[in-house]
Amino acid sequence: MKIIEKNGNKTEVIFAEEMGKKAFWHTSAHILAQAVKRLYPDTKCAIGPAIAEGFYYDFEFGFEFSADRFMEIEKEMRKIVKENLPVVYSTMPKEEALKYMEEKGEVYKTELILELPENEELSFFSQGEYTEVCAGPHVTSTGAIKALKLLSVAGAYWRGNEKNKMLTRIYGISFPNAELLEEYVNRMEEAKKRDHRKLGKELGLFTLLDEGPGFPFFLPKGMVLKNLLIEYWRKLHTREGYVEVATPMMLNRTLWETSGHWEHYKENMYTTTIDEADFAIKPMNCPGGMLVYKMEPHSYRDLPLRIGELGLVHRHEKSGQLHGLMRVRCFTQDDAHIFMTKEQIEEEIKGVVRLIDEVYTKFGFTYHVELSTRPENSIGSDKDWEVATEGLRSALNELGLSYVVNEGDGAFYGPKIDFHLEDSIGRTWQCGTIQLDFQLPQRFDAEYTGADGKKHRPIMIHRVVFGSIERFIGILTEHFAGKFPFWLSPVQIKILPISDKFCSYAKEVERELQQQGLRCETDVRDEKIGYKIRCARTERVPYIFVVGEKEESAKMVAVRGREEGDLGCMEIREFVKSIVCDVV
RNA sequence: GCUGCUAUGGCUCAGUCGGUAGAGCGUCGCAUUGGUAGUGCGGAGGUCACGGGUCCGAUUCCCGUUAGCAGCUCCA
Repeated sequence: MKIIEKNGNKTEVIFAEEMGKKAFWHTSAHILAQAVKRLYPDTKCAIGPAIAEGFYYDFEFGFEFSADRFMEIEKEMRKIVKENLPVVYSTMPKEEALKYMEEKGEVYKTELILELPENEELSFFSQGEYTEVCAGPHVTSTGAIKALKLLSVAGAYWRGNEKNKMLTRIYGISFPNAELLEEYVNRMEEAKKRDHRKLGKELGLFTLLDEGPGFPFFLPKGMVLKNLLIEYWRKLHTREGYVEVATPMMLNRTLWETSGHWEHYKENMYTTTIDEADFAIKPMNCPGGMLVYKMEPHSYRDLPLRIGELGLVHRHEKSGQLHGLMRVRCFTQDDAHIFMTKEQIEEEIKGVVRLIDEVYTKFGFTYHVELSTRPENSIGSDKDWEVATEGLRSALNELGLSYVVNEGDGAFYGPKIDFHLEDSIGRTWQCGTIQLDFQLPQRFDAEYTGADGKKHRPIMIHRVVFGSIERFIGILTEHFAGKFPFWLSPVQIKILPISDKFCSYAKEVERELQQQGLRCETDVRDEKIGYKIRCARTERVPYIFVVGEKEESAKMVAVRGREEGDLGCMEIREFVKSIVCDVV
């Protein structure tokens, strides 16, 4: 496969290379636009890039577009592929390019061209009658796109800005052969099977009801999972020198005015009136945490002070944002606020980064890190920002973590590090975050007495490891496809008597396992053993014990492991010894 | 919130070109006492999300609301 780059050079690549895929999908996007222009000539084209997997193109249709038209467009796209049009590279001066696109009525292209520097020579790629200003790369001919499929249609704001017009975005995927396309479709179907919303229902972890959109109900098994995570979290934080507090769910307006939330975050807050005074349910734990800090005077000897809180927060997220447990309106943050001196920033950040890494590694997650720096309308001095951002940066560097920098994407009160985890279909979710805050200590007039006997302002960190326990459970469920590690499984062992004659022995086994601190259930239903096994497997329990005549007489159990398969007959004590339960 | 789509028994889904609905699984009852993916027979269970409109008649068509799905924007 040959591709053409922006300078017109032709390079030999294969589809498996990133450059190859980018060119392949980029040309596919152009084919989509070409087909759309052929079928609906009045359509205006905006942009159409290759993405991580596939491509999209944004259009402004003169009519209401829906996915019903996919067949028709795909057909035209295949025609363009069959025509095997050579992709031709050319350049045009800015003025000429502008005129060309204006004549065609392509207002979005015109807008983009206008922003380019004067006297710039613009690169163009053409295929047949279709020409587009574009930086490439592209494959050399439309004939390379042997298999293609349009996936979905959705709205997308022009240039990603909510205030702009909403365009119609069409997503698609394409491959050099039909087998790869089929593989992709199968993979997506497999991924859907591990969707935490589906598994959450099947495994009885949680539910979302119309009565509380975005407010999840945790069911008994989900609650076991949640409590185990909390237990793990507490052990870890005790080890790391954190103390734990709980601040009230609801606090009065004055507090939120002091913190700035009443002014900046009111749309997202649930408020009410008590005895004629305004109150708000907390959307964040920090103001309460500040009050705890201010309870008593602090010495520099007390710092760093690490105060943890598993805080249940409520935020009125926009309806279109809700997504299973990943995005809810009420969630538990595994929050902590660290109060410290400037000199302690780097060491503290490193401690938190290490802690987050330890937790994510324990679950086998791969994650990526983003460092967000000072935004335009920020508060605090240049020096503060410099010290803080450098503290974050050097902590990351020293730990050898790779990260992307989001210039100007920090909070207005300080820079931050975000940790992102992937769900089953590759969407990423922010989980852990470490944020430096100059604003709150100032607003609340927090201070400590230094070695010099003078009052100083502490630096404050907000940090979460799981992020939200709800989101983390969502990610965990998808990551393990419901097959949670032994220590996290709501039911670790399912005991299946062959018939009701052996129910009393099964109960005996159950009692013994419970005494060993294991979580088990017995299936006493009057069903055949094959059926019970099938059910237990659907529940994804790590171990199944079958007990019948043979087992009862030998005081043993027939063990079947979720991963290991048939493990044969063994005594319970022998089984308990064989399992690895790696908590903390 | 925005764009598009969707809403039928506990679950998964058929169906009605407008004449008040069906399957499989699950559930309940009876029989079956079973050894690693589904024993047989019988029963119960739905004002087809909600509110309007059109029509002799709406679950089906139209409008609105609510909730969900994909994406955008925003975020843990």
